[in-house]
Amino acid sequence: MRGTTIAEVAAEAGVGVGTVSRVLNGSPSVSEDTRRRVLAAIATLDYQPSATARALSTGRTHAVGVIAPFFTHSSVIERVRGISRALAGAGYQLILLDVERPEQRAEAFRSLGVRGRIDGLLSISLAPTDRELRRLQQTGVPIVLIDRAHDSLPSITIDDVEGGRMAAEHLLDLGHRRIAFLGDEEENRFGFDSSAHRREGFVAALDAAGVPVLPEWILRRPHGRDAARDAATGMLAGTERPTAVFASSDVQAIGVLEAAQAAQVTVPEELSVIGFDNVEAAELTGLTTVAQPLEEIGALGADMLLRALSGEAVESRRMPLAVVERASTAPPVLAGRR
Amino acid sequence: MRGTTIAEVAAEAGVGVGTVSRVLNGSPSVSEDTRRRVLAAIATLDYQPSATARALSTGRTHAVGVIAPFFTHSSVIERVRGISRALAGAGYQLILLDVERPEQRAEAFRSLGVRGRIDGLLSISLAPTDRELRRLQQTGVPIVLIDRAHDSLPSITIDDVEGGRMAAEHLLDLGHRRIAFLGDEEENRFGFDSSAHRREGFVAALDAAGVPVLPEWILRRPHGRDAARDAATGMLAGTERPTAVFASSDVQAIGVLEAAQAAQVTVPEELSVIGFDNVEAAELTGLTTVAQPLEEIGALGADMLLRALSGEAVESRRMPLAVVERASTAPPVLAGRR
DNA sequence: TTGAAAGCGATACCAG
DNA sequence: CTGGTATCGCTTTCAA
Repeated sequence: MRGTTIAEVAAEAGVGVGTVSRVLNGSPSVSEDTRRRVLAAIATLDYQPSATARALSTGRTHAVGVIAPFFTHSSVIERVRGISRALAGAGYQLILLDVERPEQRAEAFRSLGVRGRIDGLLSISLAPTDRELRRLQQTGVPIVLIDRAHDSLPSITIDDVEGGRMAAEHLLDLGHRRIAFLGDEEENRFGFDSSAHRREGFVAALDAAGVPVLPEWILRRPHGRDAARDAATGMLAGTERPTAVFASSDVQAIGVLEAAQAAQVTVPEELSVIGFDNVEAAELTGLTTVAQPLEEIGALGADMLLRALSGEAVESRRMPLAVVERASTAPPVLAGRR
Repeated sequence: MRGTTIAEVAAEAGVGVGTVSRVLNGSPSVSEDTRRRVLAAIATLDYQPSATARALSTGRTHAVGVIAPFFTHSSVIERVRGISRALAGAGYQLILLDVERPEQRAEAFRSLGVRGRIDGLLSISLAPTDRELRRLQQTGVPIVLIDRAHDSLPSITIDDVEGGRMAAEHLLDLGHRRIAFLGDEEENRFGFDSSAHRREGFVAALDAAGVPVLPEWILRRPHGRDAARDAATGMLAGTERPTAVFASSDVQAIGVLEAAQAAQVTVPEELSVIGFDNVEAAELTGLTTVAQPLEEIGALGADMLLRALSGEAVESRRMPLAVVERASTAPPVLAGRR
């Protein structure tokens, strides 16, 4: 790390370091003449200020940490993309922490807790424990939660219960009465609870419509296409088969689509499938889904953090959902009655 | 940024700051007794050292910059994932720079050129200009290129020409003689050249086999599923239709699959399609493809950089390719001759 | 083994 | 408007 320093620039320009710093930071109190001389010196020496030194001196790193569990999941990617856009636009760097295993969760919060690494923290789907939170607050790092609510932290979320309800109502409106649910395991070491909430809204809507909810048609599996496909395969092999399935994520819905295809069950004639999220793959597979504005959520979350960074008080926000109809849902054919 | 400082810990433990620092860094020359006292003080004060101060003092940030163009493309994601894994394992932070537009390319290299931000740089598919390179080298930041070769920089690449050849040979072996190519525009402002190389290998293999290469069946379009679908739609509507298509990326191959479906052209009976990369969506759609080990490439690239960081000389590497056969390719039905 | 002090490279206050 | 200097929080000699 040789690199030219501000002192060398000052010497070259024949001024004090303070003056160079002022030029660097666009202070108005520098004579036009001096400014030009300093700028010239900077150019000849090809000088670039040290971000570290500046950070130590100002107490701001201009970096934001982003905790992203299952970073390769499209829903996460799309949110990170929004974050990246907003951050870059504001001149902040994005420090990415991928969390795949529960141990990494703690590690991520710890490593970012280190003072002086980041100015703020964005956490996707994951909340800090009270202890971690205390530590983070102690270092004065503002936090904004994305896709996760919290008592004392601002967050940007969707109403998962309502989303589940919307999915159920879409199917009910089409005339379905034999509807299954396929979601994540609700006991998970990350504390994810979206799937459980979506299930609640879904069940509540069926109940309200007087449609029976069969326990064997409420499936909970580890998140992923394969597990979803296997579960759906089993369900489609039964004598009593649902006419529609609500999967609590697009990834799982695609697993259901695969199972249907393998079992020669036509979609949407014999089976309607609705997912959740509206990731790119949903469009690719023609999947009807409850859409949440993923990228926008990321961008808004970053904006909220940036505002918190500049001292503003920020309020939690809730983003709207909408059913996007594609080719995977239709009225039931009622094969059973034929 | 209040936070406890090393001085307070030293006071609490009744030792000098130097000693605390030694304990922090596991120096052997600290008596067991002193070490315990310091550790106790650290615990009571819940002290966390400042990463910035440490970085300024040691000249190492323990952060690596990753330039990722089109970060949402699965091929990039999968590589970033490998990078993230390798970096986290080594205690390095990953600073992500998404580049979507050509202007951002320069901006990315510039912002990371700032001294003191990162210890090393990983660039995916993008190479620095000579000028940018000089600047980066001047600050002593080692660089490793992923998916891009360079005269004076270590890189980890695949042989795109060979990959194109493999795709062609797979189709030739199946008996196809009427084969089209669909790839990226070769004049692009990022200087991406994989698609061009894949095309070269493809054409060379056809030439070698004495199979005619029709200019109207060499399609170059902006990268993306939609453009690929549109191009394929046009081609499939022609009177003379190919029996097979090699798309230079899985994303484009999927566009071709969609066009075929819309045009009622059955795959693989009436049209074989082979892609490139083997991203997750290829498996999802049953696409035959030339596979490159994306995640592994990312991880190895990060390893190379880490080694360079520790002063080792690193050699460029080239990773192997393999055709993964799925459901989208088969011998031609030769409908034309019937 | 340990304390004291000199950097690391900026910013920002205080005089002038 | 500008120069000098203390300061940020740590690491790393240098003596003791």
